[in-house]
Amino acid sequence: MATTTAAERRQQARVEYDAFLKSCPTNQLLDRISDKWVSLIVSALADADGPMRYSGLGRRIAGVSPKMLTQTLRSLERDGIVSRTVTPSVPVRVDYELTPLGANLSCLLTAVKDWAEHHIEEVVEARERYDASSEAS
Amino acid sequence: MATTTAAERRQQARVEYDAFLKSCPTNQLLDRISDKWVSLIVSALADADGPMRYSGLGRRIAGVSPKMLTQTLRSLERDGIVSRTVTPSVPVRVDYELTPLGANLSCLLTAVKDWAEHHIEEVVEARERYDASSEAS
DNA sequence: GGTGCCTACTTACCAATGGATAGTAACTCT
DNA sequence: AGAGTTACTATCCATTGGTAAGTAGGCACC
Repeated sequence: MATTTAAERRQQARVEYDAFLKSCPTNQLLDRISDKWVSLIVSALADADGPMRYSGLGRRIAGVSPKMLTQTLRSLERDGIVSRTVTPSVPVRVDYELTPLGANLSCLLTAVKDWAEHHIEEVVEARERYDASSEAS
Repeated sequence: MATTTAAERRQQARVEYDAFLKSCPTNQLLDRISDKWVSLIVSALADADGPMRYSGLGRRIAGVSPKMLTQTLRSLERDGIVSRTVTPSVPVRVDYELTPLGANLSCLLTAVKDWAEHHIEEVVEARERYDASSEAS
């Protein structure tokens, strides 16, 4: 025994942390928000004032597959960030809209987008510098 | 001919959009920021004042695998968000620290984290409501 | 003096995630 | 009657990310 090596300690830390993570909903929420499609969908819905339809979102975001679009919308609906209203007209019509909570969130995402737009040049420069110096090796 | 169906139009939209996306660095940057590990690493570095070591970050974030930790740190370094300093002491020592740009970004991520902490209850309630109503079906 | 540990990774493999494409239901239009 | 509409599922496959083990190079312990 006494095989309490670094590997074991790491293992144990992981198990403890897992329990912590699973029980900490803030982390879950952070995960949800830190999703590519979530930010794109929320900002699309924020830009358009008024509801958007499934196909409209698909066209707006375009890079998204129907699968991911549905999946992400469902999870956002579950979290109370978007609302989904089905109008059983001739071909069904489904409208998605930000809830007040979602509108609140969209402010943050807009801030992130603005940051990205403001600082993109610095990042691009940093990348060029980095690439140049590693090529030179 | 004249097979210009919905599928074709969608295809074309996708191609156009792809070109747009590839050429739009803001979107790339948004992608980078919208990453689980990025937000965790940046906020870990922001919390600790002063540099953190590789193993320290690994312990702090714990759920991260060494692979992802290295990968994410490299990309953040490339983007000029963290700085990496190697001290060739007895066992090598590597320190990571936020650059000014990174510190700037961390404000945003802190805001997101705060939002998550403030609104988690609403989200949990929304989830319960959603799950209850779909179970009832 | 050799076994083992330290740090900071890299590598190989494998499961899960996400994307492309096609299909479905219910109905209308031609 | 066949094609088109909307809002999705379903299937398959590529890519991503996780797990675990290995690597380098030096020191400490036995």
